[in-house]
Amino acid sequence: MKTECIGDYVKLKGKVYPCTISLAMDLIGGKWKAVILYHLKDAEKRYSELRKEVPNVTEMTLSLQLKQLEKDGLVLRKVHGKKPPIKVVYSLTDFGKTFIPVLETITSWGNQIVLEKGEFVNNSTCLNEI
Amino acid sequence: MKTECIGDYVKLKGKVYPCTISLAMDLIGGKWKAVILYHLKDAEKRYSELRKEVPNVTEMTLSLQLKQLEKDGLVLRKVHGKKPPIKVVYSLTDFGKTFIPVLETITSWGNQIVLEKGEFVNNSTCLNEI
DNA sequence: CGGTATCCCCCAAGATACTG
DNA sequence: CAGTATCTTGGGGGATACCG
Repeated sequence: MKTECIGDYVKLKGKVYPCTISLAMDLIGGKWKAVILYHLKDAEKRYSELRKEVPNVTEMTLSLQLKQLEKDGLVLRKVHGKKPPIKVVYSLTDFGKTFIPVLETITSWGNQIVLEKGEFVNNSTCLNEI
Repeated sequence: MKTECIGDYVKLKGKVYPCTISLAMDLIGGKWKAVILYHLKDAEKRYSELRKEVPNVTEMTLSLQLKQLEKDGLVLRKVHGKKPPIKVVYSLTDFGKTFIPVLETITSWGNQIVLEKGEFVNNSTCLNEI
């Protein structure tokens, strides 16, 4: 598995990036995208479920980020029903699923940081095992 | 290693995050941080080297991002000499080095994307394609 | 239920010029 | 050499209200 950036620059869907790291950060960077993908990694979710699970995100921002993820081919949007109440389900595309290893690496790194230098907080039950 | 976000929220250096993914994205998100870390992963670099290697970054932005990375404990700044010309060398801290696996996962993912859907460009060999 | 429509603010990031 | 000092701008993200 190559872990060096290839080429002098790269192109994807008309956009130009100086290296593959830039490209990746453009696709999944920002405050919410990685978090949203994280919540979709094991199961598809309805819009309202995401709104509850993704902490503190506003409806508008969630909607906007989902649209960008859909446009970039990471997330699939499926509509069930025609008249309200409609049901909209989001899931990872095959392409989106290729991102899961990255997500898991980031998660375990983040966990490690907090274990060593930070603090976990649990509102409901205590956490004995990590 | 655990690849699920732990706890209801986490704290690090006084900041509060809803999950470890958010924390990680705050530390290494943005347009330049991951790219800078990438260029430091194998060797320490002088400021001027980074400016040349990190594509299209302005002096000011590079300086700012390095300061933030230093403040977050990912990067070490070492000054050699007192009067101009000074020599300033940046390197990864031990903490910064723990991020290398993430960086490599992101890189190989980015490479994979471009291999499948995008386009690598090499100035030396493909100058006429630009 | 699953979003839009507005309005607004902040700050990341760029451009340009200058300095210890 | 390795940065600051200003000024400017774009857009990410938030608050609130409304809609098919």
